[in-house]
Amino acid sequence: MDKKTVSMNDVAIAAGVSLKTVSRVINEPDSVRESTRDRVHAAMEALGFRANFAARSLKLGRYGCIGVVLFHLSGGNVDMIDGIADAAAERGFALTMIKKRAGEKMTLAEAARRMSQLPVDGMIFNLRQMIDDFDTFEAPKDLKTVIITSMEHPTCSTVSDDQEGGARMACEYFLNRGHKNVYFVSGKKESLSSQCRMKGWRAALETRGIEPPEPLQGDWNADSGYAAGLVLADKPDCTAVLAANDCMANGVMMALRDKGLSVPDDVSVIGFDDELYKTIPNSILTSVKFRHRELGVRALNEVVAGLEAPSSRSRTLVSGVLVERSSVKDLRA
Amino acid sequence: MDKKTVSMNDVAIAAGVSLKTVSRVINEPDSVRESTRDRVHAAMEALGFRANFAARSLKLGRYGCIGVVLFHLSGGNVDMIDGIADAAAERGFALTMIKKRAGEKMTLAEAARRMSQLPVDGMIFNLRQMIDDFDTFEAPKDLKTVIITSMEHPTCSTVSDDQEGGARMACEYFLNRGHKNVYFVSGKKESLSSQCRMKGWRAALETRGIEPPEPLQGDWNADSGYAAGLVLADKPDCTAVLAANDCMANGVMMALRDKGLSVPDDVSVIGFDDELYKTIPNSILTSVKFRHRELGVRALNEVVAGLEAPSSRSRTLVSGVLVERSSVKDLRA
DNA sequence: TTGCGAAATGACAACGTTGTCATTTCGTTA
DNA sequence: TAACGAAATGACAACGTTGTCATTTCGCAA
Repeated sequence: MDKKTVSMNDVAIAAGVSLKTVSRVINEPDSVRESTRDRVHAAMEALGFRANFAARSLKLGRYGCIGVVLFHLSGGNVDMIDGIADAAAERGFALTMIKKRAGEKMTLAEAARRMSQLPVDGMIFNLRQMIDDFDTFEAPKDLKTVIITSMEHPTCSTVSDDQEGGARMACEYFLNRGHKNVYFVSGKKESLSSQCRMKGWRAALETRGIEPPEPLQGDWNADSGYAAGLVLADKPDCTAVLAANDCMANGVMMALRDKGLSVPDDVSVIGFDDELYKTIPNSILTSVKFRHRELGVRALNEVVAGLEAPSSRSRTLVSGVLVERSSVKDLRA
Repeated sequence: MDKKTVSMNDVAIAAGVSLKTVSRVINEPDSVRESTRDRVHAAMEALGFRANFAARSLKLGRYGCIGVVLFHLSGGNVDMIDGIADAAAERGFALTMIKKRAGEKMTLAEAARRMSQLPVDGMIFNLRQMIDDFDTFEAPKDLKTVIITSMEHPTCSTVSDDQEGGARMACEYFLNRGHKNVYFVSGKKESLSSQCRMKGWRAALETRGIEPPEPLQGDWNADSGYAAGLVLADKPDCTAVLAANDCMANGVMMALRDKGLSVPDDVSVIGFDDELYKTIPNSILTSVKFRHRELGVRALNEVVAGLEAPSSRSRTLVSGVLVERSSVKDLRA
């Protein structure tokens, strides 16, 4: 004949104290005499008391949860979520998550509306592709909102890895070693990452007065890199290739080899994401790696910092790192 | 001079109706006359009303959230979370997440304690390694708990992919094609997946009266597979190798080739997880693939199904799939 | 013992919503 | 027009906590 749940009142009665004393045992134990505290703890134990989250947050006016909206869940996102989750744990926050379903059309406004019905004090949007209402979106005024994306937003705080800078860094690495030009193999057209990486590549070349060659269109997978590699192998002026990710870079390298060319002696290659070593023993591929975890950490910290001032706005860029291996030849040597 | 939040009462006053009518507009719109409804909607719009989650759940006695505890976040887990998230969305649930931090020691009991302070109607534990209190753990009686793990649990529902069956399937695939024995390269020792895969491999051989050779210890990465491959290349009776994941399988294959052996002509190889094709163009590796997404979906459905009867218990096994490519030679041919 | 300030505890309201039940309004028929 | 049943609306309590403020108990000095 159990009541459904055990309340603080039940505990209070069992321990022979007042409701408020039970509350104090939980929230400010030092203000309760030890003997009383023990009695209350015993009663809680005996009855299997668990504090009611809803009542507590109703009274406190906050939840201790940060909302995370995933528009896309994969690859680097994992490390990012890992960063968010760890930073949240460290600061005593839990995460509330919703995800766009495959095929579903979800705008920022729609996501914000759903999220704001849930127990959250602030929210993080993880956006990897362009979305219709990006520029027009306005976050709820009382809910701090941070967007992880490559684009700048007019009203919300954003956190992004510096993809453009990473691509520029890779190009300069080539150019500083005597290469006269750099070819580019892109990822899927609609991907923001791919677009930014391409933009950085273009900018780096143009800064040096070099006319960027036509980029080769890939789709992130090794096969598309292989196809691009076959094309590049026939270009006599191609000494340096920047591929928008490691898988495609690997495809490029294998095609070059199949065409009798050596990496790095004939052609140098740089990839992105530094993940080839996980799959290929003794991988030689130099790669630009982004610190996705750091991205998540920064986003969470930004939300928490802004809880009291939801309308504040900031833009954070997290720089990439060039992981050097031996796939780039120094032509000056 | 704004009040912090807008309540239903504020809306009611603005619309010139009672509190309860506003509530009805939200929960049972058909029971409110259209003209009234419009007035209320207008007031909500004007004031920027958002329903208070805490008050609502306090009254309703449920949250509409399922808790997810991640002891480890990586690789296949992503697809699993994806499955959980999609299934949750479909059934109108949000997810509340907490994650074990790197280095932190978290028991099941501890995780359950933390989770049960959060807004959740039930919870899913994602456990990939053995944990101290696994056998002694008892879930809160009023909170449906499902554990995703390879082991059977005395009181909680579990969902698992059939790793043992997958390994058995791969071995039988070899044996049915005339191979007389199968060598095994394991993953990290403490990994449950690795242990189960090894168990299935052993069982399959023993069923056929074959003495399993000493397994080779790996660590999931390609380099350890390569090392194992070098050893195996010197064993004349080695015609078939089962590696506990694709990365190590790739390492094995590269070592065999470096030793002048051909795959599959001299040695056949099968891996696990079917992910090599993402990195290697024209990959030939046959691999056992688990449907991680399905795992997540099943876990969530199990929780939701058990919300009313938290102490019910079930065990779900999700079978793997053998993705055939050309890394296995049919010796009977 | 008495008195006193500090420490410990308690009574009660309030957070914003929904359920119960009473009341008002509406449309219809006699 | 009156009377009626159904539809629409409202008043009030309740969910389980925490904050405010009042009351009781304690330890110690006189």
